Amino acid sequence: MGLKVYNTITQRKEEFIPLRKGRVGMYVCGVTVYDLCHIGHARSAVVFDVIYRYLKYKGYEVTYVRNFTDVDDKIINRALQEGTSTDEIAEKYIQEFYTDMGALGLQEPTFEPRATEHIPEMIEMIKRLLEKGHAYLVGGDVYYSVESFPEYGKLSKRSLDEMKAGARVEVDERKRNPLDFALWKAAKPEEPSWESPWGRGRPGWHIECSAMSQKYLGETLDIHGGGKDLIFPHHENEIAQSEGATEKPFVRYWLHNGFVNIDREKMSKSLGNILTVKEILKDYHPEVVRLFLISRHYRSPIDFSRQEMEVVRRNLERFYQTLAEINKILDEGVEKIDARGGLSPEEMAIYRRVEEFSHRFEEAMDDDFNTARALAPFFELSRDLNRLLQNPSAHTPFLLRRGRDAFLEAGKILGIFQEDPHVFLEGEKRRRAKDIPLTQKEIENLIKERDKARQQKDWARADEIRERLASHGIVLEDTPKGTTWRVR
RNA sequence: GGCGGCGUAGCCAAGGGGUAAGGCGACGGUCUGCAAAACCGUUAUUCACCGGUUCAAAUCCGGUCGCCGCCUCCA
Repeated sequence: MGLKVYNTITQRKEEFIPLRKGRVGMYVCGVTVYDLCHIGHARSAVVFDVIYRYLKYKGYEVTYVRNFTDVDDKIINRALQEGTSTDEIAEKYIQEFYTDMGALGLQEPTFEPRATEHIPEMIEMIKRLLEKGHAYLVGGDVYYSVESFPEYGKLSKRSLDEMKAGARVEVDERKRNPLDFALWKAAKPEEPSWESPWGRGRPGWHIECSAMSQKYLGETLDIHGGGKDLIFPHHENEIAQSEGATEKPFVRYWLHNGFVNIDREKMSKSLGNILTVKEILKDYHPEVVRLFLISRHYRSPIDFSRQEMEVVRRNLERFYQTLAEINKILDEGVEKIDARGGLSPEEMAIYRRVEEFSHRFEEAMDDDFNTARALAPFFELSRDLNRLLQNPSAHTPFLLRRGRDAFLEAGKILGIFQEDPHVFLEGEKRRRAKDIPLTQKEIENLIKERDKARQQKDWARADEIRERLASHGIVLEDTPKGTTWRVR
């Protein structure tokens, strides 16, 4: 099966063919470390984490690079506000990034370069751009001349004329074209700066990605990703810099993820509705967050709301419940039957669907990483497996094992079902029980009391206790093995 | 103004020339003392609207309406 990806620059889905057979070089714009990560950062990170995992699953040897922008106006401002150094601000938020993204279960990229550690590479590239006439010096600043690159605008589909016409850019008389952007900024007092052939200064924002991607992945990348908002100007400028310097194609496939809205509004500082990863993780298990983020196609906008998160949470718990039941059966050491013969028609149908599961999953993922579509087989398979659990036969363990393996293998690519089901369910129970004004002990005593009532067929008393617990959101489940409780 | 995208059941959401995945909810059923969970069944003759192309359109083309993003730092 062949992977197809939507390429922003051609605006269509294309067959994915890396430059070198069997190898993929992927660069994703990381974060500027001046504040905590929000759900939007999480989406980008999770989306490309899934893409990274899937490419490896497909057998590619993937070199994945995700950068940290650790020198920037925003960091400088933040440091000024807090009366500390830019290094401290950057270091602090890099650590926060690792804490948050680690919690979300992101796999580590191959390289995580920091801008400040690649100043010489950037200076080298700027030199080449000056030599080739793509850049010019004004005082201690170096600007990229967009007019020197005839293809400028090819990614974001705009022409220089159009942009000039609608320009809302501040006019800097020293620039040849208002859209020219800084490659190097002359040092100002109190700002971090480095020596360069043009005097002390610091790099512009866009040059770091061109320099670092080239260092770790070569002149042509297979995949370059980031949020949709980076298409212009950031990625457009990267193309101008990289192709201007190397005269080689910069990127084969441009991938851009959509935004996260909060209750149908754009997330923004002015609206004050920035939702940080930390805040979300207080209320939801990381896998709930992941499942939520992949429940829509990565290019579409996704709307965050508590209601939707609850739906996702219940879905995840349901899956884990099924897995827990399966483990219970298999751990009981039931006789292993691997023979296919003798399956009932019903079992045979389930067997076929288990076998088809991985194909359906892969087919969906091959279609531009369509995780939303790839989730459907999970729901269908879990229903099949639950049916097996209800009507066991000699073949059940064999089918359950096959089903669970398929489930977990695909889950691994999405980064879900990575916990022990029992541990997960107990953890969720505890998390949700925290807000209940009853102790575990009190709940269990009430259940014991209800059991006595039930034995005496005192249904009124039994139901009274159930009602009382229900008023706290506690749901009782009577099973042949006793009564269990969970939080709604 | 320019560029891009979206409008699919009560809600969320795939699909994007061959006759509507999946989830939530609702309703009916199995199970249960009653429930819950799980399972079974029902829930879009139709994909914003109007034209056109085609044997065939939710899917392609043109137009209309509505919503959103980017064009300035932004995932």
